[in-house]
Amino acid sequence: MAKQASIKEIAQMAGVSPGTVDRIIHNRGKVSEKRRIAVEKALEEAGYKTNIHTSAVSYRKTITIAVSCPMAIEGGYWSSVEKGFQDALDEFSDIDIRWVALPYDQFDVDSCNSAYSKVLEVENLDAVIIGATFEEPTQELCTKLDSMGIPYVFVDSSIKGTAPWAVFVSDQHICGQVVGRLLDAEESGLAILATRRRGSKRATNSIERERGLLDFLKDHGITTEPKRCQFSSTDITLAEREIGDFFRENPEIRWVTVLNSRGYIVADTLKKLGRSDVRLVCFDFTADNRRCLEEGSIYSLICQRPAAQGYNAIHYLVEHFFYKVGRKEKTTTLPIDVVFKENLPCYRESNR
Amino acid sequence: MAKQASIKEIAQMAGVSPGTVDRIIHNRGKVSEKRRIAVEKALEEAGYKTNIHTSAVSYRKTITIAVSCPMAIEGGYWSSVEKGFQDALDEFSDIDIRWVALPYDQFDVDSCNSAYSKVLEVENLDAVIIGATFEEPTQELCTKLDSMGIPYVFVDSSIKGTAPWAVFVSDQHICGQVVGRLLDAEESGLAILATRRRGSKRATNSIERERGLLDFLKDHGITTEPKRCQFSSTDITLAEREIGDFFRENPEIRWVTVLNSRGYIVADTLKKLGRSDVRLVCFDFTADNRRCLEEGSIYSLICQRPAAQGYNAIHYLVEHFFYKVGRKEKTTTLPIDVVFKENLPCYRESNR
DNA sequence: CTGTTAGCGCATTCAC
DNA sequence: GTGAATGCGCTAACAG
Repeated sequence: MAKQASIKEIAQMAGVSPGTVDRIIHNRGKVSEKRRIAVEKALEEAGYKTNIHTSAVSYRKTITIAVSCPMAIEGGYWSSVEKGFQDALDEFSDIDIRWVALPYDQFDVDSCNSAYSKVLEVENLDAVIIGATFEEPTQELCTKLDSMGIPYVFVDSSIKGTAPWAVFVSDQHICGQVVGRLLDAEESGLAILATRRRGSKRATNSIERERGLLDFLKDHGITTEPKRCQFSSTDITLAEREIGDFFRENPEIRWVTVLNSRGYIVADTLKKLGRSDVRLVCFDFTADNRRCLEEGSIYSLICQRPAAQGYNAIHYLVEHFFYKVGRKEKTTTLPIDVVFKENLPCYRESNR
Repeated sequence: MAKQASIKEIAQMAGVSPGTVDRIIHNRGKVSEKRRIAVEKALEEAGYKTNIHTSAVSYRKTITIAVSCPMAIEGGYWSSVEKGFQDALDEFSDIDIRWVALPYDQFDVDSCNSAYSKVLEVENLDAVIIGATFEEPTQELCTKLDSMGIPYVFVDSSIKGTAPWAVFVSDQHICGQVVGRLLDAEESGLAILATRRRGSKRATNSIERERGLLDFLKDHGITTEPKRCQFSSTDITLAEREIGDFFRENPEIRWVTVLNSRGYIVADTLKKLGRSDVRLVCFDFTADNRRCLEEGSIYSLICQRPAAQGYNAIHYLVEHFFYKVGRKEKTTTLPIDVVFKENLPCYRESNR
């Protein structure tokens, strides 16, 4: 535990005043080459690291962060992300962060466009956190932020053709492979059920998951194409009819996955149909899915770490502002957890 | 983001000086009843919370923490715990923590006794972190620490008859149930392989895991007692002979678990024997186990979060010292992760 | 360009 | 008992 050197100590080592050291650390004002070299040597030798917290006290700048993510539903995926934001803000409560939330409806591209345009109007904007759903609007937003020199980070998914400062996601291809592992399906009898997305094309995360699953099947000698079915994510009565029809028409189905967080709809339908012989693997640690896991209508949940994504996004930005490091793209791929009925209890509250 | 109130602001609200507020917050010196009430009201209203970091700057006390855990082996369980310690110490590098490491050999009770007696000799000891293996020596140590009024916290396992300030563990009974879930064994053909422990009795964690597994089997209608086999954890040649003999004598065995971190020994032996038809479920994210998972000789690993245990232990103690809250036993039960070959890559480095 | 000074939130020490 | 003064690491504003 070598004690951290202070600016004052660095100044002594380099034979200059603390003010000069500060100027060099933060690249502000002009410093003679001679002193710059002496100070940089001292910083290096001492392994100097800014004390973020005392720095924040003196700095007294308000950091403005805008965040545009899908609206959180109680117990849903995005409310976990928000919990991560909240945890980080609590931990950095000594830093003055202005938090501008601009959520949008993930099923409505207009709502997204409107939220994004509000992002650009935020006064004194320092950074943006984006939970993207729609590709083109996000690309447009990012281009504008690039030209304004405002850093942005992605949570949950990354959008191609953009230049984020950091990205916090899970590997969706691996998610799909894990589905294959957990289903442990035989040659025929596998089905992929998906929600119908209104208008806009399918979410990129689901597409990548499906690729992962298909790759797994190929690697394990299963060549029969999985059966497919779409169901409504909004009209539950309709969904139940669609799902019910599918299982009646395909009585051989024994292994099923839903590649987004709406698996509980299938689980509840299968339960009503009395089909406990179907193994169902679903995604995300949402309240509805947990209930089904508990009841036994879902076999297993594959979970990302939404709270960790949110927490890390803020942590990254705070470090960035105080250490004033330049842009250096950082992608953090978070773990993918497998949750069964048995280990469900120990995941409560701790999904960081 | 309601800005945190400062001591100065609290003082103004209560019509006193900052010094008086400080005296009340830290319960030092005498304060008149009238002012105490006024200040406490103001603290309450403002939701005042000490800024740990600026507090640490002024406080300038060195916190001495002794830690006695089993010696870490590169890539092993306890080296993950140490990584968690290191992460926390880095995060709190602005706080002056004196770190006294007193590791012991987990297979040697004398070494443990000797480490524990050194703990008691540490000058200015403020707190102790204990990774316990042996019951009685730990109870003795804790009794002494109790009488000295020194707080201690447990990581990895808790010892009965002690009064820790906090405990950071996983639920071992759940671990055992998850073994059952993953094995998915049939009526007969299940075996539990265990390492022979020299002298001292079996680790409490394994005992609880076994109970969990047996409960799972009972709940799922499997009544045949699992077969058992012991093998050496130190002499690999001997271990391979013991394991080989067992499988020759019990050719029906198809589902196997090792309830501590030495599963790789069984995996390597089965691989040599060409027995790829045995499903092996093991414990802990160690380098050897990861290799076997990668190779396919282990089906699945059940992992605790050793790094999170270490990190949280220090985090707890630091908060305790700066918020100066009284003893209020806190048990944190960390998640239990299930790792397959597929999701192994995304667990690297991030096991907090 | 560079050193000095003041002030942030906090804990401590010293008059009164 | 209590307020004022000092110092911690840091940043910013000011004076040469």
